[in-house]
Amino acid sequence: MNQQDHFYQRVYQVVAAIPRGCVTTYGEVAMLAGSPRAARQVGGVLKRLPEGSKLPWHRVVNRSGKISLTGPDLHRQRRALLAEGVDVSEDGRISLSRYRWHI
DNA sequence: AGCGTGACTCCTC
DNA sequence: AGAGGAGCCACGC
Repeated sequence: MNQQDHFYQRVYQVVAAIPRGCVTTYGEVAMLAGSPRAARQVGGVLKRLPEGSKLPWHRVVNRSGKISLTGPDLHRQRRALLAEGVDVSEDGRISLSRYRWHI
């Protein structure tokens, strides 16, 4: 993979590299993907993942340490995180200082 | 070629 | 802390 790849391909790589039990932010993914101000678009990429994707999309939260999804989707992401040991409050809050992934 | 759209972020109160 | 507003930018149409 090189720097000419489409944005979404780079997002795939970055998200795939997030270790189990850790989280990171949309902005961080955007930065590591080489487009530091495209955080919104990261959300767009994850939203359109194919159904059977193995990408750990649930390890991406927003800058304030909260799950950005709502309703049943929020619940789905929360369960996925709880399953790998990340403590998520019922409204989707996560302690970034505790779980944040940095290289 | 625009233009509307967000699973966002930053800045200011 | 947290709400409100403006900026951003890859995508789809």
